Amino acid sequence: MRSVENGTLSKGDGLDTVLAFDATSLQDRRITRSKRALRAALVSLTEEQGIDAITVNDLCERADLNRGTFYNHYKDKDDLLRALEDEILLDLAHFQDDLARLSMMDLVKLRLLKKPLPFLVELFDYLREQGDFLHAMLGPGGDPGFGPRLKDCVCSKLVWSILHEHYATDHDAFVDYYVSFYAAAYLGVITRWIETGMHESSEEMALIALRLFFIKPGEPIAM
Amino acid sequence: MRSVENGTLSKGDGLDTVLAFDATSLQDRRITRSKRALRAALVSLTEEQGIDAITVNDLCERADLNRGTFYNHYKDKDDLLRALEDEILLDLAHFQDDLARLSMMDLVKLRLLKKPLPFLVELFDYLREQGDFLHAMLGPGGDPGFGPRLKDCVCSKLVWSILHEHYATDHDAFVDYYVSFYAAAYLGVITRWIETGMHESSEEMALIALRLFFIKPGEPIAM
DNA sequence: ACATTATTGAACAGAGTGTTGAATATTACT
DNA sequence: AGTAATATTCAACACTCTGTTCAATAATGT
Repeated sequence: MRSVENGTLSKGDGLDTVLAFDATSLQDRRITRSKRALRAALVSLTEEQGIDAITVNDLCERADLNRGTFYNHYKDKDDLLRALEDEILLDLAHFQDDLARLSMMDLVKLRLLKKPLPFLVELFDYLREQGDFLHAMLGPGGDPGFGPRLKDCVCSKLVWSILHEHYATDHDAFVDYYVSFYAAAYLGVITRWIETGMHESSEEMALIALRLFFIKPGEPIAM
Repeated sequence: MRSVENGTLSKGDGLDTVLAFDATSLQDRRITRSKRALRAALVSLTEEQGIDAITVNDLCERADLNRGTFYNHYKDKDDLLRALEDEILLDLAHFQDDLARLSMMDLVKLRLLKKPLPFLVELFDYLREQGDFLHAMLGPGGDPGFGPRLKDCVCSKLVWSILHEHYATDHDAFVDYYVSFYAAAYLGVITRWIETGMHESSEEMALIALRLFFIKPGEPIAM
């Protein structure tokens, strides 16, 4: 019985992510269906009434599940939330390999060619795939704790990997503020993109991200 | 009886802010004492166990108040939270007058003289005064919704007022991302300062903020 | 077809909520 | 000081949601 300890699962979870290949063979179909229904219920209810107002009762009613089923998989509402968030953050962690290979030279080159970073395009593609969940969680009424987690897992590492070759030596307090500054800045861009409906294509966004990196206040905005 | 509608009060609230001059004559001492105790209880309990785990019972026990007293002033836990946050955001709104008078020229001049913006120093001073509350709310376990509110009320307006003279004309989508970028960036700096214990003086922070504004990635960090 | 196991439905105690009423204690004001 | 106003206390209340258990049922994987 009781398989709560499986709440944070290895990966994939059958939620039809890009990376979830043939997840059906790993888990009982019923579990997959229940979890998917709960995810959808959480997203829609969050958009409608805000995540704080949601009770386990609401989730089960919307998901058309018995309350006992919920507790078979998750400890409570926050456990469900964290499991879904963790899945996305884990998927995003896979971009870190490309991220580590980043150098300032590449950025400058691509900037001149006006071409986007290929892995950044992939990243925005992935964010779009998870758009429904991200829109709910990053919007008002969503989980305000998710933004900072996203920032720490993605933006901070991105900025560090770009800056470390330059400022690894003179590591004073200001460099930390430098990183916080740009990490928060890129989270702001991502959040705005998702909140406003992800109208720009992934390629456009990757270009905007590059443009913003090379901008300097007070100078005219270069195309 | 029952004076809940007074939950979000005109200002000051007797919480010994800089701006609360002689607030004692405006409200019954008992109310002031109760609200102050609840504020302190919320801050300490948030630091200890995280704001989500706090119940109205906990607050009243810590504040040494009857539960009925709580409900005399606030609708629920979130109402208390919002009242305290609103008070700070309202105080911060008073800086907007100085903010509107900002021009790029002033910034460039002060940058060369390595002198901080006077009203930015005042702003960091105020943030330090509210340090206990801000540290609790901006930290892990705090209210993750407060950061974005702070960003919208302060950082976004700050960035807009600086940029509008330059980019008011060519107002394409990119400018919005530009603002989101810098607004989030400055919230990141403020948050980091408060989280790490506000070691830098207000003058130092105002200088760091100025430095960050004129920085350009890829170039060596100018002092 | 069979063994496994996820789901259902009902029931339960427990905790926290939001409200009420009368009694008590503080307060502001003259 | 005395008094009217009112904030606080204390006990009690119905209510919602929680988290758990159990036996019965249904769906699934092999």
